[in-house]
Amino acid sequence: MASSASTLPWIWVIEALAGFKQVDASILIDLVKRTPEISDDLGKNAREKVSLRFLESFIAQRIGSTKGLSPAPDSKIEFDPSENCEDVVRNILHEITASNLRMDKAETLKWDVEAFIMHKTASLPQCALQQLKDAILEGIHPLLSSLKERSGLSISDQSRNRVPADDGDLNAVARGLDGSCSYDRTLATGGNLTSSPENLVGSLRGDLPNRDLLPSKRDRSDLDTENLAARSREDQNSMDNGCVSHLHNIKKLKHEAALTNQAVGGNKMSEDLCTRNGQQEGSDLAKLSEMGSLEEGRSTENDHDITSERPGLRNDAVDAELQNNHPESSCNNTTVPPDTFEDGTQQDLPVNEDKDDGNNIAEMGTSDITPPDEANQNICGDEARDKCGKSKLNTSNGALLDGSYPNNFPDETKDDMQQNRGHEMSSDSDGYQNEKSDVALKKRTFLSSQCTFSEDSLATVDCTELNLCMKCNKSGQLLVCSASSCPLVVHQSCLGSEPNFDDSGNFYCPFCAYSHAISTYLEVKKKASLARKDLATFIGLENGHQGNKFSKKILRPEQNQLDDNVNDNNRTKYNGNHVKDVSQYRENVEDKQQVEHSLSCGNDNLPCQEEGATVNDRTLRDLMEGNKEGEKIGPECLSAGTLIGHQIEAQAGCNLDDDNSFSRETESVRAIRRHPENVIQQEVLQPPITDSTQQGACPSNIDVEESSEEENDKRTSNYSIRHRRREKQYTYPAIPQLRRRKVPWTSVEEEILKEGVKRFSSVHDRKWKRILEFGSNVFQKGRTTIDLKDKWRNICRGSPKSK
DNA sequence: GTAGGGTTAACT
DNA sequence: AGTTAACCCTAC
Repeated sequence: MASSASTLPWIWVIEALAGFKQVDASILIDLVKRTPEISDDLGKNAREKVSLRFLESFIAQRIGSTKGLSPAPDSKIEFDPSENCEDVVRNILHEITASNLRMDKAETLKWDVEAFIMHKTASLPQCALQQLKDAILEGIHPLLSSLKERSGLSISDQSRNRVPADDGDLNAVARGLDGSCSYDRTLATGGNLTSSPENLVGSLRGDLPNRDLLPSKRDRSDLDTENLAARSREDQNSMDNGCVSHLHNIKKLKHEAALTNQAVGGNKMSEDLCTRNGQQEGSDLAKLSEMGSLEEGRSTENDHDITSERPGLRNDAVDAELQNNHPESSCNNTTVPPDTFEDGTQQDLPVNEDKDDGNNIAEMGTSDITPPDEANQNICGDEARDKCGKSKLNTSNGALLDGSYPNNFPDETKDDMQQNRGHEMSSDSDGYQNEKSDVALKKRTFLSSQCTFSEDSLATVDCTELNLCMKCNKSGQLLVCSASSCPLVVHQSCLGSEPNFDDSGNFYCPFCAYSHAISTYLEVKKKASLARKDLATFIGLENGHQGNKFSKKILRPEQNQLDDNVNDNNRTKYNGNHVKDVSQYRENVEDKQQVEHSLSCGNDNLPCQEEGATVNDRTLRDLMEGNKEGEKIGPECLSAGTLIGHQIEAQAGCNLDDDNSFSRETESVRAIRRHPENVIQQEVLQPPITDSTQQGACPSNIDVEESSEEENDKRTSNYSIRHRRREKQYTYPAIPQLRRRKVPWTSVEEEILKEGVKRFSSVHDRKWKRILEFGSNVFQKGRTTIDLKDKWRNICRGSPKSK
């Protein structure tokens, strides 16, 4: 249903557009090709209409090119009126291609296509949009009443015949065109249907009611769609359609531009322009039309048309470009109509001027069933390829297609893919989110370009059915994509890489393989994301648990220390108020930290403070000890990122057991000690002490560290806040350490210590330092002179005699 | 750099 | 809860 819903509008539009002769058959075919879903029953009517248009083009072309020729009346081949237009088209193409494009146009006269067209024109059901519109206008269905007003159809009666000239009313344009370049008129004159820039633009410029057609503004009420509908009812083949008219507005602009171009630089200029712009003039349909003289003159619809309709554009260079152009471009169907007017005036037919085959426009017009090689060149567009695909199917030599279109779109697709590849490399994986749809699109484009018969539904011959490689269009041993609904078949050699087989040995085409890979990738990515989340949750819980534990310990000693300090001698320096202030400060800090901890340590996984208690303690101590500055809590906050970054660095140093990192850490902390302001700033950023150690305050920042370097040099003491070696090696995130990990003294260390003490007993200056150096190869990393001293003290306590 | 008191975590 | 080794802090 969803698919139908999305496809239906396209079908409707195509169906409706098919009713208007301004819309070139090639455009319709393009549209059909771009709406692969149209191939189901829903799009049957649309396909029929497009096919009918195609037949009309074919007839028109034939009339133009076979003037004067008359087949034997009794040799006329009639088509079964009950046959689908689609099938007729297929048959015709089959015949043409089976004859290897050598079929003379006169031969085509044997087909009584006109009768068939007439029959079909009369019998084909009204397009869905028209039916809808009629239903709205009739107002029978209550549900449609609301649409009546919204669609502007309520005023249809008054404006049915109105031709607003003020705002580029679409119908006005259509009406203007109606009388100037209609299919019927072309038929009547016996000319072909190709709308040359001249005649079309002439129509647009001169014959059209006004120049106000250019939509300077657009009044919805003037859409006048009812007018279109009315006309549409009157003549399904007339050109009254808002959409078409609108298209013609565009056409007009472009044609004028083209004309201007032409006037200034002539064909040559156009050609140059075309070549320069890499325009894929003479696109697929154009080539198709040349193949069978089927191309109804088509109004330019796009930029490509402007150049495509220039004579002399068809040359090898352009063709070469054509080969490499983007499918989208090619699909624009820059019609390269084998235009000849009845007077033989060369109009738009892009002919390879360089060719010496003598094919002039007239020849193209009359017998433009071109020689195989030329046809090969020319039939390179989408439709052409489609036809070629079919023709190839029917022609054993395959000369028609080989070397031309098979490489056309694949290259483009390939280029596209390469571009995307680059894009993917430069973008992060999220780029894959849209990649799948891109792949699907590319695949569609590829299939469309390679096996367009099945896509455009003009013929349902499928490469799969034909056992032709979709890459090279040749038969042979083919790999068939195992993905459901993937019709891709290809030679292994055409893959350009190793084929993708799944575990079961099923082959998957590059599109499906890539698509699947993306799916897998995204799936795994999602899993990883979830796992990471779980880990974060787990760690958060763990840290939270420990944090509580830590927090008690952090707070208690601090309080103790604070009390101690309050009871300290220094206290005499300060009055009670001061002490009280400090207490308040601590509370304030804690409160503030409660609020700000998330700010300061946004990443809960990162230890923001090791030594949190110490730092706090020191901070408080600094405060108590008279650092009045400390009372001024600086508003500036250290960058959390900096702090965290430093913390990581410190942690890394710890893991590496790097003394340098220890000392750096030491320096930092020391610096904080010596710079109360910084400490305060730090404090502000510190997470609440009572919260969790995982949110411990970051002990340092780079600035502080740098500013204290000199001082650190002086203070060589290694009393330091080092990272303890842990029994367990925690990985990320690290659990903040408040103290060094205890490093038990080994007996060897003790021995070397004793030895050192003995040896340097007489030395008073730097004794412990010398001992440390003496036993440096034995003492564990991280041992400091203080440690040695303490240890010796312990030894002495334990066994005073040994001292 | 050292001394010495204090603190802490592990252990009993 | 007590003990203890290691660590911390401060004064000098």
